[in-house]
Amino acid sequence: MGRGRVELKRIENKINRRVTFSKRRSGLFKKAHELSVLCDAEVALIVFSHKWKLYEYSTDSCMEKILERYERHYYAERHLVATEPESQGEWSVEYNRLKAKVELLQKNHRHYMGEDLDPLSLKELQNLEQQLDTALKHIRARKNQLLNESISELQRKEKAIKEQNAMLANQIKEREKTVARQSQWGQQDNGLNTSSFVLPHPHPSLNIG
Amino acid sequence: MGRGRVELKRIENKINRRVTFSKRRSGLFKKAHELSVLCDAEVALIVFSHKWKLYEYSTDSCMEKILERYERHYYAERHLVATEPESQGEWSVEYNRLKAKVELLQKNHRHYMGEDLDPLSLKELQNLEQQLDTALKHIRARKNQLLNESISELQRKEKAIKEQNAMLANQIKEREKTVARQSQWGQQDNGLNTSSFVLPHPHPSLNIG
DNA sequence: AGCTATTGATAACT
DNA sequence: TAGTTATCAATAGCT
Repeated sequence: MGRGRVELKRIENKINRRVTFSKRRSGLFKKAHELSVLCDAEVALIVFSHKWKLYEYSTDSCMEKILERYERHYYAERHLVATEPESQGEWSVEYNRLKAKVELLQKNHRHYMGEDLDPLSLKELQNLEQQLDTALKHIRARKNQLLNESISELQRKEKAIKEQNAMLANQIKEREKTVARQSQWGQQDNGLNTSSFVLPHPHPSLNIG
Repeated sequence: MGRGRVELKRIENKINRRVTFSKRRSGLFKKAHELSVLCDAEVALIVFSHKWKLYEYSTDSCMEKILERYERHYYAERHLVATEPESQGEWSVEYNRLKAKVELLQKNHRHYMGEDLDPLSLKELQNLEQQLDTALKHIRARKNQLLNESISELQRKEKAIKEQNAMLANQIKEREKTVARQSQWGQQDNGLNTSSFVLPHPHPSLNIG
């Protein structure tokens, strides 16, 4: 738009760039606001100029809340600064950032524990409810998986034990027969043979954790 | 732009709102990108839809860096004055302590989001389940409280409006009577009197938030 | 900062 | 959901 087409590359002329930055920035902020109002959306917009000057827009002037929500979406991926600060000044900055982060996390955590709910809006509560509901589903699924695994394991062991039992019973029968035959050969009229047989050693694989 | 002007207020028609959201969102992202390239700026743009779906754009796909820079700006300005450890050694200790805390909180948070559940034992899962269940109860209770408050408020307003309506109806009746009496006195045979009465001004207290 | 010629974005439609 | 078009809005180049 405007007199002549503009190709999408850095404007090399400094003055033009400054002017265009100023104009387009306000246009962008306006459009962000319109999207926010027309479509009932939450918008957070951060712009750093070439010279690191900060400009920001956010729905209801509440950047913190939107960033917080953003972080909630990506917690698993968000990691803190890996690079250690060096000078004392940087330590101080990093320290305060971390402190703020801890506070944020603790606040979130309280919400996830169902505490401090009063400052939350209806919409935020609904969002929280949905997230917890989903989380609970995952947790229960995992729990059930573990339980099912335990059950299968126990069934497997039960089967093994039964097989061992059958084998032992067989061994006992065999032993009985042998003893009976021996007594027939040795002293054919002795009636004690049925009550005097020896238990075999248990099979080693019977041991169960 | 487009066929007909649009006033800056929430689009009530759901379908229109969805379509407009989709179109304007992509337009906004395009403009953000153009600003970023043309003017050599860093732009971070986060949009949550009405239904909490997340859309984001950032220069060089590096949201993380821009948000960090934003936070640094923010906290550097607001919290630098805080009295804290002085020597580098103490800073380092405090910093690492905080970092460990943050990591712990983040791990917990992931569990509360139903993520990274594999390392948890059955007992831990059951604990988590119970905590989330309790939290969910609190959240739903609070939500219902808010909803009930809204309903009561609406009912209160409804009642007030009805009372106003009754009063207005009365006023109209009175006016009608007066007019009827006046036309009887003035021209006793005029049959038009019943169809020509004047509406009173609405009562000023009709205005409702 | 203000002004237009122009291009760009998009609301209503299919 | 995607494409078309009549309109309105943004803005590039200029003052």
